[in-house]
Amino acid sequence: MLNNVVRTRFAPSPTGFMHIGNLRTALYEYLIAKSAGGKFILRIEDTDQDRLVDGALDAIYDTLNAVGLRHDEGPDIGGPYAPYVQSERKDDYLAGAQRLIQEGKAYHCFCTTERLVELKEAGGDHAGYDRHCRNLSAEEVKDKLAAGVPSVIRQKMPLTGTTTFSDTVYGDITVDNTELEDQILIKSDGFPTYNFANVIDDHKMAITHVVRGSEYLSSTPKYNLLYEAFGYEIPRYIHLPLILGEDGHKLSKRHGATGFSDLIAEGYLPEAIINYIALLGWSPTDTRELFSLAELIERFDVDGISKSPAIFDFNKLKWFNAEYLRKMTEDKFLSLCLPAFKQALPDREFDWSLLASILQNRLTTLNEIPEMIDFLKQLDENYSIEIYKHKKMKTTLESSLDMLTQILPLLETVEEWTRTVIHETLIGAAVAWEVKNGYLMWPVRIAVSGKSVTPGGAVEILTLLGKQESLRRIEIGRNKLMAARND
RNA sequence: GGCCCGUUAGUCAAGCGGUCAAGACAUCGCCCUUUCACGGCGAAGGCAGGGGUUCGAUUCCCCUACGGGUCACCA
Repeated sequence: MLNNVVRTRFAPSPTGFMHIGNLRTALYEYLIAKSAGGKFILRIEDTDQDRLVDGALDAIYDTLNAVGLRHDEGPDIGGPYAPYVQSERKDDYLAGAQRLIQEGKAYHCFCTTERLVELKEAGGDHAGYDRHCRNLSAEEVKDKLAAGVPSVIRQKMPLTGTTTFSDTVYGDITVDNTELEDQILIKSDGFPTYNFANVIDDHKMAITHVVRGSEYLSSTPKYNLLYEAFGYEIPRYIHLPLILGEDGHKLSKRHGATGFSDLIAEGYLPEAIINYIALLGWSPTDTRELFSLAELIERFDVDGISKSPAIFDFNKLKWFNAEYLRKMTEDKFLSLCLPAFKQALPDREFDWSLLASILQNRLTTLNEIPEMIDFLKQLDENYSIEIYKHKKMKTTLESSLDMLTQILPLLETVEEWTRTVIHETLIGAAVAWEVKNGYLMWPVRIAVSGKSVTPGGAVEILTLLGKQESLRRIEIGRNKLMAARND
């Protein structure tokens, strides 16, 4: 009945914060399931009790929620295969391991950590376990167990031959069994290792597609051997190419903000992040790049997954972010900006929607707002008058002083200080004086902003500042220019 | 070091034997324009190298180089 339903799972361990690589894996798992009308399951892999980190679980839920990856089953919402937390399924693993022991496919190993370390040192850096306990006699095992000697359970790997598995992305991969160590199934603390718990759970939870990063490619033969030992059906493997930092190494902290929450803190939008990482390792059949999550579900296809690793490029992310900012409705954009506006300009009321409108296609991230609008709060009177000179506008210190002196009385007569009236006044003046718009606008904008580059033009800035403040700033500019002339 | 995987411009990436080798980001130029940005147009830039196979290789095979991953009582 459920045989044809695609089931994927995102199985993070709560040992840190949500990394971009993990998120991308979760995204693809989600897309693979949803594009086939299947189920996306969340399972928490907390078998390493020493590495649990407070808050890590919340980060997982918060991130999935923020980007809209809704799971169909999971610890918080339950499901037909509950529980979805590995520490609550310990009995399953132990029972499985016992069964393998009984069938002669696994064994107790009493080797101490010290012995293992010595082995490694003696045999060079890359020596594996020597299978010392593989052939202990039944009595010996019984005695040690009875005496309470700590032990782990290891799987007996075949000593000869090869193991082949098939990956949807990478094709058939074969390794010599001699490469495979007798892997630990159950640790001495009674918890299962990752590999073992994974196989048991994926089978019991009827996972059909095992999707994960390609760093697991080399441990996949071990999975197959486990599935075979149990007689379980082998799931479809889909390994994903890694995401690397700009230096070509696996993405990590030293590459800057690569945690989901870091990116959010830097002003990136969840939709932009999702859109970008969807394209890191996958491409559609056409040249389209902008996709909502729903559109990704529609278009996603495992055929488009690539094999080679991708370098995380902040430039491209920035472009996506700017695109999302620009195509947002004005209201949505305003509501996103408002907190930053009010924080940057605390004392006065501005025309917030006008401010938002001049910022909307100039922003890359929300975090750029403060520095872009700080001049509205206060004029830095120490700006250099050199910026009044502009070659293309043909403005000079003299012409600027002239324009400012002439426009001041005109602006004083403006009763209704609105964008339209200000615009008419300025343009009207330029026409009347037979000068190009920029010849007048440039010095006015410089005077009211003190900056050579501003979001918006003279008209917008005057409108935002209000009559009194605008005239005050123009007056200041005029005085600066006059003082310079008299030197 | 062994094993595994990969290699098209600075980056993402299409290509699945015959193409002037798409497209996007970044870069540069021009246009638009009261600065910047947006938008429009354009430029520069690539099949890692060497052998095969083939009438013909970016595409298939081998070798080399480079890059990455993995070799835990971590996931």
